[in-house]
Amino acid sequence: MLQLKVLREEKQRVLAGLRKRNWSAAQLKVVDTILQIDDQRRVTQKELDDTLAEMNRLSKTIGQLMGQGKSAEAESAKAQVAELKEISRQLESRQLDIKTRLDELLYSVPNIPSKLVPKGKSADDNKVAKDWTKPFPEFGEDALPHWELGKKYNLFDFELGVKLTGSGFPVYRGKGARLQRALIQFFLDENIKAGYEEILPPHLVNEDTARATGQLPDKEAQMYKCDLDNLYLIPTAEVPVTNLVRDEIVPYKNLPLRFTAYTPCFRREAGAWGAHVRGLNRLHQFDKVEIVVVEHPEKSYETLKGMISHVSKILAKLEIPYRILRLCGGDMGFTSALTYDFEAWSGAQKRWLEISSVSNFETFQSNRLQLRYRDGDGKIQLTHTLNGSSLALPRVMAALLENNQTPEGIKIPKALWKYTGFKIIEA
RNA sequence: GGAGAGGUGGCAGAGUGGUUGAAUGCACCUGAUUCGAAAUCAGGCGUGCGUGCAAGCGUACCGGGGGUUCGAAUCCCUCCCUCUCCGCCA
Repeated sequence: MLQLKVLREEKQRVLAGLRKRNWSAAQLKVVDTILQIDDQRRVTQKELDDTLAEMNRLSKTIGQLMGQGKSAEAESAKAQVAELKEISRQLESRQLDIKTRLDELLYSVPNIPSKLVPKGKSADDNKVAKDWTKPFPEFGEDALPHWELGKKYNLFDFELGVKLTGSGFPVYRGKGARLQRALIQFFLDENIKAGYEEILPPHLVNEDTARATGQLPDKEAQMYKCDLDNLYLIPTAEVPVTNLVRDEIVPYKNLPLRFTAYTPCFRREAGAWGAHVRGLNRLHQFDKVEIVVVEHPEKSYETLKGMISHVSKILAKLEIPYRILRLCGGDMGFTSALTYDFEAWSGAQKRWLEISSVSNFETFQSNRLQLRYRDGDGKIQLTHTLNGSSLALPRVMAALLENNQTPEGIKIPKALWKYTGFKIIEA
């Protein structure tokens, strides 16, 4: 959620940012509407505060008058308070109305893209920030996509998943399960080495938590819900982990806060099925290791770079060909100010698969979270937040299997040996 | 799940209808003292919103929501949570 202060004081920058997100002139009018409603809000707030102040003053007087036995005067003051109370009730309900409308509109405004975000309408306009310059793995005609490899080597089973749950819930087994666990362990260890604190959060969250990171109200349809208990299955570790610091005021010297967490992620993906979602490419439940950073505003872009090079190093160790995209205004997520996507080369599908998305949210998340820091001279300011996947498992698995297939079996990259306990997956 | 107790500022802990945004202690910050430190003394020390150049002022907040009252941390209702005992259980 953008700060009202920013809309008020930097309206031109906000408008320019929304244009970069391809907002039409008609859509841009919402900014003026918000500012108008905010004016109303402030006027009403003043009236309400003044009314309450008068009531408080009179109430104190009544106490004194009663003490002095001046009951007639006390009674007349009571009558006055009763009138004021009626007025204050009206003002309160008007104010509630105004705030509700204001929040609704404010929630509909996405983050302002940073200067580095390229213009563009769709994924085709993303800029390649770092391309893969080395050769790609080459295969003959008989190269198998990962879903075939999964069957051939008995690594995961979609039919069994359907039997137990439904489509999009694969069962990993044997070396497939072991490889999955190895990857999780490897990613976590790399992150811990890089200074991230490991978190193992709950996989279900309450409404407040889902609201604070923006899953509610906008993305309710994306989450699985346990109606009986009013809890949501997390769509990403970002939700519980970022909420660790909800309503916190962090001392300046404690920044940055760096967390990493492995969790399964649950996504309904309603209406998202279509082409290109075979096998592990898109699932309702998948594993992901996430990194989350809370940072000083002046350092957040430097930190973003650090996160990108960190993820790059992990991919290099896995020996997976990858490229990095800087997302354009049309393709970037609602809450992000700048996003880099990592894509892994999938040798048999012969396409790039998104395996990580690393973003700086600036104050967009911390505003709703009320996540602040106290700087050197005691002033309280919103922090910047950043997060990224390091990494999303299924597509990494897909790329690994496809790229490393040989007539002898699937070769496991060296970095994983100590986690898998095997170097090759054979028939 | 049942019975009981309880949720107050960073922590501990007073406060059962008015002058309490909240005693006191600890922690923390500033100053005095000191060669420096400890100890001691003096002062300061919550957050949101509104207003103001600012100092400040107004307002709201004592687990969440609602109610009674001229007035609520204090009384009532409801929900949530914690602790103790019992039951169940990985």
